[in-house]
Amino acid sequence: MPARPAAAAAPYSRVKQFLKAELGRSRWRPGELMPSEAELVAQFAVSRMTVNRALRELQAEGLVDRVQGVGTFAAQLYRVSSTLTIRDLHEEIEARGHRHHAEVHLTREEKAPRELAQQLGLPVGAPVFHSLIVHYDNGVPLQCEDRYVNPACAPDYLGVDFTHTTPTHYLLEVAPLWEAQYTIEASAPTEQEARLLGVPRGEPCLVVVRRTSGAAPQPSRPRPAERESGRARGASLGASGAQPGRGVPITIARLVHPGSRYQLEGRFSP
Amino acid sequence: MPARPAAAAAPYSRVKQFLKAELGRSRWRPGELMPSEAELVAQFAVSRMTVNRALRELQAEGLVDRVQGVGTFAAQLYRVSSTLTIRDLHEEIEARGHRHHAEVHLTREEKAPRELAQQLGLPVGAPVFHSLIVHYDNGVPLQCEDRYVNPACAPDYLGVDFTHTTPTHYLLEVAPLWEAQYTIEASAPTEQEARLLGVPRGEPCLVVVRRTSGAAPQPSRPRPAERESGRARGASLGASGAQPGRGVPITIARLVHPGSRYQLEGRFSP
DNA sequence: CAGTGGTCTAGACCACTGA
DNA sequence: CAGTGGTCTAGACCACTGA
Repeated sequence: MPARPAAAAAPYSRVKQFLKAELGRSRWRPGELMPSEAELVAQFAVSRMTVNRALRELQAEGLVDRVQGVGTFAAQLYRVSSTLTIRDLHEEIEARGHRHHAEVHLTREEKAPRELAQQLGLPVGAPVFHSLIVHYDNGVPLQCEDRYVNPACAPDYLGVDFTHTTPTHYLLEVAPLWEAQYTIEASAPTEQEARLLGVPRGEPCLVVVRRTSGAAPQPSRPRPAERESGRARGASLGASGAQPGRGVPITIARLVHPGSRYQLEGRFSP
Repeated sequence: MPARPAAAAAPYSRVKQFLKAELGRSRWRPGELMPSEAELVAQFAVSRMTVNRALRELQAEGLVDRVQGVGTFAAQLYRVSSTLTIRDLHEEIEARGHRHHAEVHLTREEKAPRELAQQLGLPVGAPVFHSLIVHYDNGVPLQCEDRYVNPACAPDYLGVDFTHTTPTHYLLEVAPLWEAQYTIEASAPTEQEARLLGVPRGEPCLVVVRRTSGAAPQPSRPRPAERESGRARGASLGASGAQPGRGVPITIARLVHPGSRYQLEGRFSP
């Protein structure tokens, strides 16, 4: 095979970009049959695995629908799902070139009332960690973070200095995240939240409630070295009985933002 | 090769699920080196392309980081990006088993003021279509939809009966979507919105502003038949001069929801 | 230099669809 | 039955990394 010029795109990528561009130009209307793998093989003079990869990736991106025995169709895109990135607030503020600081109003152990215990998968009355922190952007209150933490996942949580590390950052470090759910709604702040954020009681706020769960608390393991030699072979295969996606609840956070100061942004583009 | 039993998972899928399960059990901490392709080839007795596919897909899902010449690492997951699905409101309400209806308060042509013209990529004063519709869930006002449409993308927009079709649905049909951007914020409704939604002026509302753009208006083309024979070959290859992602603005919508009645949900799980 | 991932090929067998 | 996509293989060449 002739080696391709240094910076040239890989063949699978050329096929993919070509189809993407043609889809963008509406060469095929939604639902319309697109060229088969065999046709693309002929057109681009590449192997079938190569066009297959291009088409498979377009399918993963939701741009085409493929049906075995039938063909490849331009996707309908009736359901637009877009990506909403949830970043650590500290990073987000610094990325904007602003200054971030936090005031810690409370960190303590409490006994979990019924609903909270259920959500964290703990017995009623079990100890939970509770923190209440206000985050500032250039000195202006931007977020009131009211958080409960499963002590099993982060036993040292109460000892952390949250004026230097955000709970989000700390928890991602000690308790690798596996699943997150959130709801976003508009509502009025509680009296306490209004006071902490310095806004009137009636100020509409954007409230994000986020629950995360993850792997079981880390057992005592050799060393979390950053790139240790991968001596991980010989594992018994199908041994994992863990249902994928069902992790241990780590934390529940209620994040309240003054509507006039905070906005979520997202985009969708294939 | 021995054929695999009927319903057995494909080998690449077995490798992938195995690694996913082990990652879920924190077998490798974030940043830690995982087995190489060669090791997995030996462990699973499959070809390298097969484990390569498994690893490539895990990388696409953000579960591992791969570095050429170095290895594969468990991902940090510091940035959690989750999927927020934007559905047609009609579908969404029906999916909940509720009844949807819409009241059309306005559909007309207007001259675009400066800011709107810019956003739709039109000259100032150019005609635009404007609709104002309230959507009800079981008879309760759920969304006030204030929308401007680029006439070039949907010339028949004003003739559509929006008590039977939602603008979202109609537009997705006539103007295939290519890109969408949105912002989500909490704010108070305007006086008109409060009246239409039947809520007090001070009610916090969830406001989604969505801009979509897409392919150029469809030229006169044969027939949009649902699965026409794909006689689409012989296209001049790299001919597409269109910058991918930059489409023609189709529509801008301001969607206002009473905070007490509407909530966005999302989840992230690898 | 050995080890890693990035990618491609030419062929194969299969399940599925629709005529 | 021909055509389609789903998947696998055994080998290959390459660029890159770090010792």
